[in-house]
Amino acid sequence: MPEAGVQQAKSQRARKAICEAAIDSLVDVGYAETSLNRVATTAGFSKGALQHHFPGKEDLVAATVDELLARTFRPRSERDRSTDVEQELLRAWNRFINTPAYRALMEILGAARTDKALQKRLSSELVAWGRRLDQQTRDHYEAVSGDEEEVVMLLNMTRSFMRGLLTQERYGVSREETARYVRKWVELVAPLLRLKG
Amino acid sequence: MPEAGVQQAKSQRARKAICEAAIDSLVDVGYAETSLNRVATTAGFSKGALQHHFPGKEDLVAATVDELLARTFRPRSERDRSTDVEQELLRAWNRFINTPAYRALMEILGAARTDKALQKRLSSELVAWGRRLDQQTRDHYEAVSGDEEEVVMLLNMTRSFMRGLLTQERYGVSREETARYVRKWVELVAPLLRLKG
DNA sequence: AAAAAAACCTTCCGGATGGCTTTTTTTAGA
DNA sequence: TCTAAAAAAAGCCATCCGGAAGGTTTTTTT
Repeated sequence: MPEAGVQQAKSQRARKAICEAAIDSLVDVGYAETSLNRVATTAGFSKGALQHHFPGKEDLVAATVDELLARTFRPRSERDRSTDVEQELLRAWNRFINTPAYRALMEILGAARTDKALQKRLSSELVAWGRRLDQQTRDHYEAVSGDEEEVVMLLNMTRSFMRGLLTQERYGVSREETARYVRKWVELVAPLLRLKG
Repeated sequence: MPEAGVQQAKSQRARKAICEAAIDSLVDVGYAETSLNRVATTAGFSKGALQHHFPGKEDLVAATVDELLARTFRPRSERDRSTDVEQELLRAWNRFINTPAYRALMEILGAARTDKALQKRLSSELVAWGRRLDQQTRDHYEAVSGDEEEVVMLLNMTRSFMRGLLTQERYGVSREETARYVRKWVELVAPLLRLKG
């Protein structure tokens, strides 16, 4: 982007602010109540302004998913690195899954289940994201058994489990209990994995 | 209301039919699009009739949850019983989690995350359901380690994992792959469990 | 440096649908 | 026949998403 862009920069800032408002709204009131109206208001824009940046609701949602997925790949600082598989998996829960951003993503994915158009719109991006996650796990972990496929499976299973935990926090399971479940899972899975390099 | 029997039965049938329409709608178009209008139409009633049976949407949803939870406890026929832990867990996936009914339930629970009123309305029932599930697992399984607490944890973790699987089917994970994940988990957890009796 | 074009934003309107309430009609038991 | 529940119909109010019209600011062109 060579120089030419005071307005473009402004526009990008606006878009990002709008997406962040959308994320907050998704976390606070869920997908259905996340109306363009609400997003525009909380982002401090008029309805028309939002429409200018995102012609339709689907466009806003897609951009928000972009933003959310980008966040999952934020580089970790060096001292965040642990040498321990268990630590690393617990970190995945605390820093990756059990977060507002992931909840927002779940709201959108939940809506996409029955919104075919949205599903189609998001599909390729989500698939690419999945592949990237798989590659990331291959880079960081190796299986004690030596089977590379197993590594990917175990990590995906871990993510599935954690997603599932996220959905049960509503009915009578305390935070501590949830944490115990996470530890137990890690305890079961960690012995099968090693950190690379 | 003297003799009150014939009409009550009819009323109950109507309520059940409406709940079933609601379940279908939840599966087909999700919670947000499951309007009273839609449910009334697909159930073959007028809007007013539905209104008569369920004064508000929350009442309909609560009744639908009743219906859904009741279904999870349908008695199994004798020949459905397997003597094998792995078989039993796979059955839990196929007959319990990976079903339209469970998806409908997930839709409602997803909506309840941000709908405080609904959440309050459903809370006690869901907690009781959880306890009943725990008791059921205590009755059917025992831990190789002998720790009863561990049995409950492992089964709840299994359910969490399966719930998580349910939510990932949208982005690039095939049915076969999902099935492989289930088998892999069962393989990991089954050695820790025994069937009782 | 002035004019034209594009981007940005605001304010308003329209069709549609949401849940809910009220009123009227139908049904069925006593 | 009479009465009360059940069902249907009609209307109400709010909100949703999309879009049009108009004005201002920035960028590009001349």
